[in-house]
Amino acid sequence: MKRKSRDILTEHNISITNPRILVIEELLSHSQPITIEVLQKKLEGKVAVSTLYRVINDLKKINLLNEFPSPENVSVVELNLHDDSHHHHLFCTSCGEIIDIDLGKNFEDNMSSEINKIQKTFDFEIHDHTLELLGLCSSCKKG
Amino acid sequence: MKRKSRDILTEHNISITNPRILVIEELLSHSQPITIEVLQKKLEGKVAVSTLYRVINDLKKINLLNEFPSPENVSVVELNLHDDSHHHHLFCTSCGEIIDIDLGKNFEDNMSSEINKIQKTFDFEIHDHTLELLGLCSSCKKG
DNA sequence: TACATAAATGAGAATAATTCTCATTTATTT
DNA sequence: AAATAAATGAGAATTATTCTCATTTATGTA
Repeated sequence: MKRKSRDILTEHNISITNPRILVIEELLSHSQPITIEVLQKKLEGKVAVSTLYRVINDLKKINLLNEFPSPENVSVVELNLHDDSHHHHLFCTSCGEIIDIDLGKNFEDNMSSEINKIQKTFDFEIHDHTLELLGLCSSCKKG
Repeated sequence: MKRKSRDILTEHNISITNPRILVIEELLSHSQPITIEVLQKKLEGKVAVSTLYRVINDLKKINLLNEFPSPENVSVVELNLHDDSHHHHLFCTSCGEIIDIDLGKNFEDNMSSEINKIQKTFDFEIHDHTLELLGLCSSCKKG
């Protein structure tokens, strides 16, 4: 594992340091996005808070990490290991769980043409889109 | 105009105060969502900052106002005058302009069925979704 | 219309999230 | 292994937001 995170840093041409390795490993060990708050707790005593934020920004710069706001305006991060990582998010509004989802190709195509229309209507040049779904996860909808 | 904002408050059964009127009027005068920072500047000297935040929360509680994060994690607010106000947002990543958009009915239907699939796949109960488009507005894409 | 009560406000203190500073430590290059 | 450049840790600074509390304003009632 440590090997893998070193390799990732090397591939991206930034220096290999302990805090960076620890952050990447922590994110690798979660398969889903997590809030900065949670990440901070996991690394408590191992990485200084200021360093954590710096590392997050470093990894963002090389496009190895995505940061996005949750619907309640909390910062969430996730690794971006493959460059083709377009996807969307599913949020549980009760427990805060976040899940990466992919939408069917048909639907994404459909969305592209809808976006094209909007580009024209508003004379915008659209580069990206986000789609987030909010609801209750399987445990919360029972509880 | 002042009349209208008073009526809005009355309809929603909350007391009519100057700060609330001023906030509503400011938002009415913009037809588009604005950041809290901008709203604050507009009301500088007229409404205390603490009151502004309180009013925002009051108006959210009665569902007269929506607050949502911009892609850069900045709070944006807009009035929600009609209860049927499902819509999406178009952000200019250069100047920060935000535009409300509606998507075609066909597309929204399509999205609903896609969302249904996801509900089943992940055993979630999905209550809402947001779709935001990012790009350059007509002036920024030239400049 | 005036009074009593309840609610809202303003000012600034408190808190939380994030960035910045700078002396020290750690990587990288040679 | 030494010299240089980059990154770190600790805490100060900054920003956004909430909270506190004394004062003001709105509302319901006589």
